[in-house]
Amino acid sequence: MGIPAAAAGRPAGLPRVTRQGAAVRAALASRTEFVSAQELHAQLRGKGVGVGLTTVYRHLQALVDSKQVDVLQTPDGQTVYRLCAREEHHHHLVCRHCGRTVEIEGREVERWTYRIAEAEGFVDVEHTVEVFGTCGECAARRS
Amino acid sequence: MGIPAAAAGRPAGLPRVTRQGAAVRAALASRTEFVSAQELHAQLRGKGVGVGLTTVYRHLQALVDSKQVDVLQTPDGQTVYRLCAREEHHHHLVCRHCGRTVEIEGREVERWTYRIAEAEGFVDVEHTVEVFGTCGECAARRS
DNA sequence: TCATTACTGGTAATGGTTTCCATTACAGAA
DNA sequence: TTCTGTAATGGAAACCATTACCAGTAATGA
Repeated sequence: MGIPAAAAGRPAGLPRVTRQGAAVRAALASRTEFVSAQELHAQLRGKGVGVGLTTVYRHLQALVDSKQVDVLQTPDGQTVYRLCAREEHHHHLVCRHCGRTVEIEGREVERWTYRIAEAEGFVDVEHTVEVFGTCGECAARRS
Repeated sequence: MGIPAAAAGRPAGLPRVTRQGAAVRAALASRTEFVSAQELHAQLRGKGVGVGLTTVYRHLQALVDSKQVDVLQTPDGQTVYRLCAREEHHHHLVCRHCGRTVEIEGREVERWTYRIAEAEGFVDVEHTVEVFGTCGECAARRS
């Protein structure tokens, strides 16, 4: 073996498989809405799964870094996470009451962003596009 | 006098004019980029204007509530404020390095948002659309 | 099994924002 | 102008989500 595994460490990039990591991922998979790290932690604790809050944050961050999870900030400034179905770039339509989330795509928005940015001489552009509203069910319930 | 002014208080809605309020507004007017409450506070203190941080937050919030100031969260979660030129609904193209800000309007985005939301049965919709990038000057400087 | 070292998680520290509350000072009334 | 009620102020303390520390634990390759 040319490379001393011990010295080189893990094949660089592949994290170890741990009970906690799986738990966090599973908890996230069980929810279709965006949830905060704290909520997820509480959910796990509630089910008797011992996981530290620090660890929950770490795994969520790792999932975000590896593009497996989407993050966004709610209007009130909370950071929430979600395991999205589609891989490609997309946005979200989120119910501000029940958190129900619909993944949406917006070719037009992408084009618009690109065009505007170019016109103003901006490069390396990224955009934040999130839509919040009240879903039909919640609207009916609160009518 | 039918209504006892003392009991009724100010004509309801009109805030008192104070040195601090004017200072915060002036400080904000002196900047064309989005700035945080802390930055504004430091700027005022630096110029020898005695204003408490609490007061800065209060005035900024009041200005936001009265739609005179725009707020947004930077990608790293900081809340920043800006006194915008146009009254109407608009968005921003912000340089992530120097903070230079361009007000942009997006009829297409508005339409898109509305259409999508309606199709999914969402009502009372609001959207967050902010574009971050590197402006031409900063791009040149860092090339 | 063993050694290596990444992972874990309780606690403490951060840092931006808000709350408290005693003090100050606008602004209408007299 | 002076008086008064009360909104505005601001330092300190409280909040709270997130991060840093670091000693103990456990996953993995040999």
